[in-house]
Amino acid sequence: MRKKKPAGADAKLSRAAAQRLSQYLRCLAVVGPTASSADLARSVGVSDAQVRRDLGALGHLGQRGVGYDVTALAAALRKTLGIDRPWRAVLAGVGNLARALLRYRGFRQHGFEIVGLFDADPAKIGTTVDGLTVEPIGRLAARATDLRVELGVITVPADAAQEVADQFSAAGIVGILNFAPVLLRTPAGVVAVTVDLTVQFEQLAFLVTRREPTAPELRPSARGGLEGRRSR
Amino acid sequence: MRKKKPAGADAKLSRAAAQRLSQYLRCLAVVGPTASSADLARSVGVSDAQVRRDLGALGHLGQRGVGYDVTALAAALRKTLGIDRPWRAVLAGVGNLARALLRYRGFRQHGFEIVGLFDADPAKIGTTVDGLTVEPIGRLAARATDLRVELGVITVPADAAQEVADQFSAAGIVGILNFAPVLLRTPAGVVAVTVDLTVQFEQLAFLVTRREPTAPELRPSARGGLEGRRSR
DNA sequence: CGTTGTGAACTCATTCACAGCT
DNA sequence: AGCTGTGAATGAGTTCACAACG
Repeated sequence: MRKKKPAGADAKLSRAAAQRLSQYLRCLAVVGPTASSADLARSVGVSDAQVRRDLGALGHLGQRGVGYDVTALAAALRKTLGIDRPWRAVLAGVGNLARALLRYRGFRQHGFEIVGLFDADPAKIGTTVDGLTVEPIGRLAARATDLRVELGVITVPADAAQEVADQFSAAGIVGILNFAPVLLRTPAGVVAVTVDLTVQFEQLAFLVTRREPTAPELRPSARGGLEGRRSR
Repeated sequence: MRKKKPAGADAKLSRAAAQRLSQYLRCLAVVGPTASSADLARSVGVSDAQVRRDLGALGHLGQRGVGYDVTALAAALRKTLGIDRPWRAVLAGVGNLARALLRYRGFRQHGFEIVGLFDADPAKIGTTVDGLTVEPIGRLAARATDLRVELGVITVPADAAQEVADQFSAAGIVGILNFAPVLLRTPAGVVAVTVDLTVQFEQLAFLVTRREPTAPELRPSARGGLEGRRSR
């Protein structure tokens, strides 16, 4: 009743599926001129059927009997992920994490350019980090238009995150990457992705506590051997 | 055939479910002496049925007509997540991200203690960060036993990550938090959680590119109104 | 009453298995 | 011969809906 089947090039993609596409893209750099679904599966830690299902949704990119052309596939992945063009972003909260993100080589390289820094701390305003001068957060709305930014990164403490998100939204930013451990409420049309490092740490404690005594292929990130899996 | 149904206190929990438990725990700090599933649902951005299903799996913690006792629930969540005791961890790769993690107040507070730093760069060895002296990575195996660490954090470049993971595993570490954008291969009994920041950034670009023109309650992190959802 | 706990229904995602190309 | 693309089968995860209970 919703919709029957868009069936075109790109139907709809779950979030998890989109994350896998990013991973396929990352692995493509390594392999040869063509890659088979089994190759990618091994690199990313999923089944080959999963790879074919994911890539099949992007259109007919593979050649039967051969595999996927790496160049064409990379272009298709980038297009689907929306990274076939540069993205301009600002960052609020110039702490250690912000510095780490700024120096993380690969962001600009991947098409993400941080063009403005904002902070509430008067001591930080006016200082320069990585060639950018920190501005007062109140200036955000005025500057966002000039800078033509679409994305905002939040690296402020949890109790200030919602306020910054509101300011981002008001400034016309349509995507927020949030490192504060809170659920952001955003108006329709503004999407937020939250990366909660504490959750990841707790996830690790959880997995270690209840890891199977010996489970070769249970965890995708921890597969030991890839011998024949089922008996048919 | 695997197992029928442990049915006891804690059956089995998917990874996503465990992440939600972390989020419930975080939200508990804020609310009053008791919290209803609807309260938690609102704070975390999931349905109330989801909350009840998740918490029901931990045992009978709720009181009908009242809700969940915050103190008891927090204790149960911590126990299930395996953070009802401290965890000792070492960190390999003392760059900006490492510094950010070290200064991230809340790690020690949440029971994660970083007790050793390792790096391959001779210029960094011997320097002190946050009260810890950076040691050569070759010392890892020898020191890990002394330090009685169980977890390791990888913040080295991608091409060195697998090597560090191998050294971690050899040193008896059973859980790895990996910030390098690669799939780690680990022996059975060693689990790895990978946090790939580039994937998150690309995820954001993806969501922004294909966000619905106006979708009030589509994204859990972006729900606008919570009026009656279905017509019954 | 209000809220939990939980079968049953349902939706979404993954795997199987093989026809169809190259 | 090899590998993709994809219906069909299976499985996992989520929501519905309501009886049970304080």
